[in-house]
Amino acid sequence: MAEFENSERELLDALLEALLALPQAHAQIEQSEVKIGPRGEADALIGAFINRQPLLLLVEIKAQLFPRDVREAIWQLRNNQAHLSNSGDDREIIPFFVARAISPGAREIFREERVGYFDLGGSLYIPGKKAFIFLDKPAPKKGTKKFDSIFQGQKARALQEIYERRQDWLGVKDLADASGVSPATASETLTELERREWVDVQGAGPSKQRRLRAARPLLEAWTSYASDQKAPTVRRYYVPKGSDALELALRLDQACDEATAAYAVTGEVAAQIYAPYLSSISQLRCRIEPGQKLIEALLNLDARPVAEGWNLGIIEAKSRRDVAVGQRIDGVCYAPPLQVYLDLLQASGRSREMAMHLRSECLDK
DNA sequence: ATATTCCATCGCGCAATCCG
DNA sequence: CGGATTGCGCGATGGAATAT
Repeated sequence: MAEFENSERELLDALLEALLALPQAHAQIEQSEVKIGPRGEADALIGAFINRQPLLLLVEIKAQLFPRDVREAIWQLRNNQAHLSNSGDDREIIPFFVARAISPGAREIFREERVGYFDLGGSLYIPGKKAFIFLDKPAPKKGTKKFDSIFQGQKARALQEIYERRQDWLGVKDLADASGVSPATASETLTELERREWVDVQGAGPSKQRRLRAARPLLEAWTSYASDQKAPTVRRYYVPKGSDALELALRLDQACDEATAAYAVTGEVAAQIYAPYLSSISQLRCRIEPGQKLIEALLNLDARPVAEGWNLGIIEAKSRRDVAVGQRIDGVCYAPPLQVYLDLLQASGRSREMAMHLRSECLDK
């Protein structure tokens, strides 16, 4: 608890500092831990002058804010606002949220609702009638890291499964079993989606189920995340007599089969299978489960590492779990469409076009 | 029973440091 | 002075406890 008090102080101090940094502005904390009306309370009241306009900020402090939290908290704060405006103070009262980090979706809601906000990244929004302030700073590093974490590691795996089965209602256990992540991780992934209001919820307790509602926003967010990430390491090889990528894929299948190595073809070749676009492709991209099996498979193919003129690219996989197989078509294992899409985004050149094509054919519905 | 939260452990990314 | 290397701290992870 003491720790929470500390961070509350820290956030308030940061807010005051930001307010005072505005030209012609003044601000001070008038009260903290305020009781308002029958059962309302606010974390602080801040009196401020901005553009010579007297304002009263009704402040609520949170650690982080997602759309879900925002909707829950706004009506409460509105209530308090109503009580305060009956108290004879003629300053304009602005409901206001302060948090360590505020998700992009939450910011949007604040602006729609004309509720003020401030986060540690320095973003400041004060929707006063005569004193309007809007400073949009990129979210702080720690913050973005937190919001992006759903696209990383095991959660990304779970998320892929959720996307694949976006028509279905999923329980935590279903998801855990189907995607190979622990129930804890499955639960947290779904909870995070809930906070972003990207899933519908049905039932509660052990019979709780969720279904992806906002497939498109999810895809948007994932796209911009993937575009910002640096591409994973790709090892390039030349396989003799492998000029045709499809034919090479068949030999890859055989080589991996002999080495009992899991693999999944991705990139242009996979995109071509899901949503035909280009006619000739000469480079095959895939993931192969790492370790001895990978070495064996490469040996079976007689693949040689090269810098130029490669026809086989192996995307670095940290474990067997990174090698997600979507389906097997004509004797070749392909990564699921979403994975292919993400891989295309990370690659360069023409592949971005293919990514967009694949998305419109397979993913946007 | 399953879902959620908590906590100890693990792994990764970052930064200060050392070496060429 | 630039680049690799090791040490450190934070966050992800999944098992265990707890809630529903």
